[in-house]
Amino acid sequence: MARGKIQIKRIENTTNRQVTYSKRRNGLFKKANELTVLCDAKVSIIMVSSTGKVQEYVSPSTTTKQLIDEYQKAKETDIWSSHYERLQRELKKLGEVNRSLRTEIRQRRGESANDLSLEKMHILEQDMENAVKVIRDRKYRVISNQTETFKKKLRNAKEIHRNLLHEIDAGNEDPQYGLVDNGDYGAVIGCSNGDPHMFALRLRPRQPNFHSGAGSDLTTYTLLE
Amino acid sequence: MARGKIQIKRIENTTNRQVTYSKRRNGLFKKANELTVLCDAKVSIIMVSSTGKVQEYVSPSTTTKQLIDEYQKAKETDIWSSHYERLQRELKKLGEVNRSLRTEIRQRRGESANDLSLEKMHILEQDMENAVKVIRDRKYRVISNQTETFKKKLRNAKEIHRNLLHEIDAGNEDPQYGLVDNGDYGAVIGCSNGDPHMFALRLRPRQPNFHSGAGSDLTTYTLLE
DNA sequence: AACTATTTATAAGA
DNA sequence: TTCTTATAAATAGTT
Repeated sequence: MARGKIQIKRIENTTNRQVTYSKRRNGLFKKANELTVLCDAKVSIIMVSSTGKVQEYVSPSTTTKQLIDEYQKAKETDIWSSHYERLQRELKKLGEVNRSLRTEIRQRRGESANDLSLEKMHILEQDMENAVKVIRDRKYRVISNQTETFKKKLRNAKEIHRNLLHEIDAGNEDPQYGLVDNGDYGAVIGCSNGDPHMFALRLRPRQPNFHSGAGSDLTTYTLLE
Repeated sequence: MARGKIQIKRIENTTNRQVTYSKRRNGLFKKANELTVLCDAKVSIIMVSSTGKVQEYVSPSTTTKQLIDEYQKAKETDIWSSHYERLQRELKKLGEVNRSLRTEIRQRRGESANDLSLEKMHILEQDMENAVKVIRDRKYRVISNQTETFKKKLRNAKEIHRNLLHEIDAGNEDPQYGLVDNGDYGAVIGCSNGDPHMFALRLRPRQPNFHSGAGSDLTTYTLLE
């Protein structure tokens, strides 16, 4: 634009082209900034030179990302979508699976409206009756297992109790050595709160011990779990 | 820049501001295009006017999206990450919901291992028994409704049959006018495939017609749906 | 939208 | 890169 008119076509001289690029880039950014101020507008410029260098201008009042967001909103074209197509597909698929799972649960709860054919209703009914039976069986099995366990515990506790009475009878001449733990058996039998129940009994050293063969003066009875 | 210098500050007069915006926007885009051609560069400009209008320039050789990609790559700042993270959070949440739905279905199918407490098993059993009852009730209601409908159709068909016999008796002197549709009543009664069942009977013009009062010589009987 | 006086941008050279 | 400067281009104010 000065010292001679130029044609608007690619500058073949590399140096010249780079110089012109630099000058005109500054000019463009300056104009963009003037526009921003004069007209209360927001401008974002992204430039990539022929050498691959990336430079940007953005109005002081905003950010490049904000302007890109506004741009895509205005264009109603989701620029992000290509980046996230896979994620979005997964999301959609999961959503669909989710919906069908919910439908099945609703049907199994008897909450769904009359959206089932007679045949399907019939199949569902049978299926659910079988399932109820399975659950009931399992419940009874659990109950009977627990009952069995409690019985064993009770037997065990009774045995311990008998032994205790025995040992107390034998050693009651020295009351300072007594039960370390004179726990409430009833409670122990009634509640199985998961702890290993141990009964420790401190005996007089010379006392014969019919559970542990020899050596220790600490006799331990373990409740069956 | 002409007819007087201006200060680079917001133009208060709205019209003036908009005119200037338009002129300078064109100027900016023109410069951007010249830069593109002269220097073999790529330029993307996104502008938002004070009225919220979004406009863009992009070098012919490329797209806005491509330039944004190059920009973020150069800046090593992932503009998309916030979008990406949001999607991932949604995905994770949906996945969790999905898993719990599947668990519930497995439990309701009686397929789950012994991962339910006795109490929960009991509640589930009761819930399912109620649901089965609801489904069974609904099934029976549907069946009885259908039965009722079939009965009505049967009555209706019998009535039509009676009428047909009647009319044939009265008009059998001219056999060329007979039943247009001598359909299989049994099939009609047995299957309700959704079509409106019509029986058309062409009568001789002077034949008295006890369904449609007068005029038409086409008597139509509609099956109840 | 067109005009035009004037300012601004910038091509070429240093 | 930056400065200079002659000249092209842009544009503010007007019509």
